[in-house]
Amino acid sequence: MPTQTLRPKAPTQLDIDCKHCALKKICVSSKIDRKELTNVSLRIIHHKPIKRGQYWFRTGEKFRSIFVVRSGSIKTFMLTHTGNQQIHGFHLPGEIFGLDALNTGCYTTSAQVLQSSSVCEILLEKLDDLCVLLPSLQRQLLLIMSKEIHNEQCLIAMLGNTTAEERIAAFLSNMSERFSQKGYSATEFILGMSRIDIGNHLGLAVETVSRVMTRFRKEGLLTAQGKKIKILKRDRLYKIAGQTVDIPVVLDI
Amino acid sequence: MPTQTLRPKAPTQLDIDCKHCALKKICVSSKIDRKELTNVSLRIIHHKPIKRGQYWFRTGEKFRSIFVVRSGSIKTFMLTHTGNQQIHGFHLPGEIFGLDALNTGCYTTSAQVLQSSSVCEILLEKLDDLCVLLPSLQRQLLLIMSKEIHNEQCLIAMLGNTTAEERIAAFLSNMSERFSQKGYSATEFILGMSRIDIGNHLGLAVETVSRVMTRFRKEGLLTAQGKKIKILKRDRLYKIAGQTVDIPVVLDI
DNA sequence: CGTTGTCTTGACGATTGTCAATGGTTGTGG
DNA sequence: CCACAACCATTGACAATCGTCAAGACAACG
Repeated sequence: MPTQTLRPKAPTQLDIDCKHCALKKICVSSKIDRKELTNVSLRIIHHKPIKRGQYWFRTGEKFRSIFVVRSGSIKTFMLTHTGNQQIHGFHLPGEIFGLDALNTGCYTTSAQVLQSSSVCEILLEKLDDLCVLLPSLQRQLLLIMSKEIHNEQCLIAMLGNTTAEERIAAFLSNMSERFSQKGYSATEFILGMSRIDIGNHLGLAVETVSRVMTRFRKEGLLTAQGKKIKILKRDRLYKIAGQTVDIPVVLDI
Repeated sequence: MPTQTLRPKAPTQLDIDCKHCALKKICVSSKIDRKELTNVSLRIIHHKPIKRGQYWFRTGEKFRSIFVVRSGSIKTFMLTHTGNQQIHGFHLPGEIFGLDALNTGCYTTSAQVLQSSSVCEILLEKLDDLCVLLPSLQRQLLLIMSKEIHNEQCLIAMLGNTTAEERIAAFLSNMSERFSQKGYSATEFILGMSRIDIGNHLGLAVETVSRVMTRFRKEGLLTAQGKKIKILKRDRLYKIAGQTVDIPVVLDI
């Protein structure tokens, strides 16, 4: 059901999958790539959907690929020394995950499915090949990672200096922006993650998330029935968020 | 005075500057590079020291270069919408800063000198040239940025889930590790930044930093006279930090 | 239709921030 | 070289946000 909400009306198969894909410029399944990459054999696996709770990779596994969400949503997290999750981000269709492993050779995070998701996998060996043949590809990856660094720096700024209200307002504003960028409604959407995950990601207790959401509801900023969110006063929400609106954006180019 | 503390005994000029440099593999002033890059004209400017408080770049300036600290220390920060600084990191000799601008074309942070510092500047145009001639260079940059992403993810994990004591213990343990990696004492060092900056970076009020430092002192974990730190019980400090010791490492390869 | 996990709400306590005051340190200019 | 100013560090008292504990309602899933 939630997955369906994320899916646009009924264009071609290509449009559905690659229109807002972060890798559309380098992906063999995208028009642009096909003409550029006619002589390159790039191994990209288009996986079938897997269900909620399953993993694409876990912390410590050997790095083999980077991934792009095709549908559904993914969360990436590390485990703290106490065994708890620390969620780094939520990944919507078209967004990349798995880049953190380029450095160590092992995934430093785990990637778990929130809503039944399908994913493109780009095998590392082939990525290396491609980078030799297409120098612009590495530059592309540099840009992506640079943006990721920037986003995370913004998130750090937020976690250090903001109240619970500001964080949640910023989070919702950000989700709104991202849905909007991908062609979905900016004011009505279904959050793929639980309140628990939201709290975890923002460094807040579940109860605090719940209370703030209730406050927002009572103030007429939004309606919220479980994961279904409808933003009524976008301006005021943005104002509460400060100028931190574009903060936890995960990835999209 | 503090700068002097960071400087090793008396090896060759080359050793002093490049031994622990993050870019030693690509830097023209390093042995490795010289043999690899004989045919490449790489424009690296070795700047003379500039004083505390001055800027290497400011938020919004057009991206022209990435930088490597040669001596002293640098802080990078963003300004919040309320006009306050949010410090992203402290950069010690051999560590890179300025990478955040690769994405937007403008620096998203400002870089300010903490202690009188000298810096290497690598001009972007030349970097592009070099990347074409040396594909391995871009891969190198990818690794550096991947590590930076990992470090920041760890910092995010820390900011969301830890007490003031844990943060400061993690911060001190981290500084200890980094000094150690660069060949300085792991137990005695001089912090280049003020308590205010530490608090800012860790999302704590100055007073909290001060109180925790006092508590650590009373418990015999360390001595601290202003910026001069002497760690007495490294194990207990690490234990308090949890396994978050390697967390806010900024950069070094 | 029961079991399990999630969401909400309340009461309470504690860590941490704010305000305020004092003493120390650094740096600059006479 | 000293004196002054500016900044920084420390400590205390107090308030407030937020986390913890607890309980109940709701929703999801087999």
